[in-house]
Amino acid sequence: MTGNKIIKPTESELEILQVLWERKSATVREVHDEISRSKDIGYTTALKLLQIMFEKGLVTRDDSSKTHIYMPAVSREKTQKHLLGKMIDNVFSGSSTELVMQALGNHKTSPEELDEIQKLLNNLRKE
Amino acid sequence: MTGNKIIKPTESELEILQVLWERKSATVREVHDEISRSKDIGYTTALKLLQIMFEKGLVTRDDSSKTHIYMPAVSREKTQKHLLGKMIDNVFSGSSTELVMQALGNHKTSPEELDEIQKLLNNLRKE
DNA sequence: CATTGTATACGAATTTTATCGTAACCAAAT
DNA sequence: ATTTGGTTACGATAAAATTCGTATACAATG
Repeated sequence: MTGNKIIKPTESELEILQVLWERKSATVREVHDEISRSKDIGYTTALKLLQIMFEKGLVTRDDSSKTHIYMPAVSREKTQKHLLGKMIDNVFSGSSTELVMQALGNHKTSPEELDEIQKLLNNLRKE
Repeated sequence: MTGNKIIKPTESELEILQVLWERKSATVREVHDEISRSKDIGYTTALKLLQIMFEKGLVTRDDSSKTHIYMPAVSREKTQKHLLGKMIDNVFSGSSTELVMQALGNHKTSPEELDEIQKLLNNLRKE
């Protein structure tokens, strides 16, 4: 295990990670532009967040040229898994099924998606 | 709509809400005892949290006798729904299906639970 | 070479969470 | 009546998260 402590990103950090996961890598400006579309935020705020995330080990960066390029240091799946686990504990008293039921019950899910879930369900049954 | 703004409880507040949802109502001492079983926390900390939650409107209380009795002011389901929605947005880029797949994929789910989900799935299909 | 535009670094202020100590209160037991 | 135990109120502190202003560096343009 090499420095494998799991860090829980804050909400702002997640916004940024979303952008980085999507684009694989991005400059501060790109991150800022993207986030600005849905939220009022200063450029230096985005910069500072990225810097803090770098210190925390949430992102890496290539600073060989003047304009730094940031990349996610944590995988989307691992992070999702981790946060999901926390939510199941905190909000669904440990029952992942309850969470699934809620998620399926609320949102309208397309037939295609239902099929996909069905397929997964079938696979799980085979064990 | 009468003061219907939705508040996002913090993690500590959720711990407390879990207790209140479970017991319907509880004193500070009861909440504290319950939470103490899994976490080191001072009595006045629990008290203060409950007081803040009261100000925020997350709980109500009966203070007619010396020992106050606290009750949840937000429903478990509404809160779950709300937090789930936020997580889907923040972490699963809006795809509830992705969340469901992750949740099912990770944890081992018992055959009974799978059946339950299957039933729900069938119902959703009928629409 | 001076100006302008875009970068990063860094410090500071603010807000939110979390935690606890101390005071004050009151009822019950000594 | 005094002590003891359990209670709320309240203020203070600390840590984390968020935000931004200002300084500084540097490259490209004029």
